[in-house]
Amino acid sequence: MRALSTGRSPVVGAPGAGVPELPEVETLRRTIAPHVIGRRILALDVRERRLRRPIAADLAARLVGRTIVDVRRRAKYLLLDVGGGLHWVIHLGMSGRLCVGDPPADLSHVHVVAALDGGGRLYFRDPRRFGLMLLTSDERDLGVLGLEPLGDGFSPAALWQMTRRHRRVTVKSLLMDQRLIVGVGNIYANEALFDAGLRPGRRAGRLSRAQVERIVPALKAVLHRALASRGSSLLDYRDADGEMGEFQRSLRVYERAGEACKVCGTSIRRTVIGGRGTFFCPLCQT
DNA sequence: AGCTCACCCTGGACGC
DNA sequence: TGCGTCCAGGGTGAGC
Repeated sequence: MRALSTGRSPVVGAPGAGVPELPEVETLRRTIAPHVIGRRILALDVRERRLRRPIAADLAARLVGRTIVDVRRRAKYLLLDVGGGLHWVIHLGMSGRLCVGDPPADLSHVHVVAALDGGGRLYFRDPRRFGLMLLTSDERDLGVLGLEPLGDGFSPAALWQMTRRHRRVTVKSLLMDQRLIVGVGNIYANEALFDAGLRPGRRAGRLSRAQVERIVPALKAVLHRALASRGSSLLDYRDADGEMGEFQRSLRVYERAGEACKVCGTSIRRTVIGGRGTFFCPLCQT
């Protein structure tokens, strides 16, 4: 992903760095929607089927000729509705990127290219191939998906109920469990718990109601902040790798082990929970 | 029930 | 310079 220079069609896509979580996928949805809605899929070139699950052999045959009528997001999935109740589902995994317009600067690992009427092209690039692409008429194929954290359903009372039903899980694992709450990955779970002043390794069932309840606004706020910075920096970015800059600077704990807490100056600690890097301030978080 | 770990995969960081 | 090794991580599934 790189600066646009040819002055042809606009280049939009996910940031060049970072693992896509809710804000990244939602930003992607907002930015590609105007370029693909109403467009007919003229051709689909599947160059590499071996993603997390192999791309079905008949994907191209089933998609070509259909028109993209809407672009939605559910959890970290992007759903391109192609009529007839069919959803073209794309998950970016951890290195997946989607862009419309000019091809990505680096054409390696471009696994799928869709040609749209009007001359636009949609590129799916995913070096690590942890992504997913399928066509389904049943959203239940995506598995059990929990509450959207920015929705009204994700309330203090709802989170409290989750902690009653899953008392022994760590609060970080609970926030990242897609069956309970969707779209929250490692970065935002760490950041939200910092903002809530709670250690990631705390057992969900041992938190007070007040502690549980302050996670909700903390998580919503960090997601909104990320959404705002991504939204503002994506559409007209010019630097080779400047898109992530703004949000990375605002991270309080993630990937900051050994650095000073921005609130109290204490050295940020790193542990591992569920096999994922976990960061917290030993003073601000209790 | 819920933990840890392995797996899928590659680029980047690091050590020699 | 260049090669080998390690690591990250979303989602899923196995085993404890």
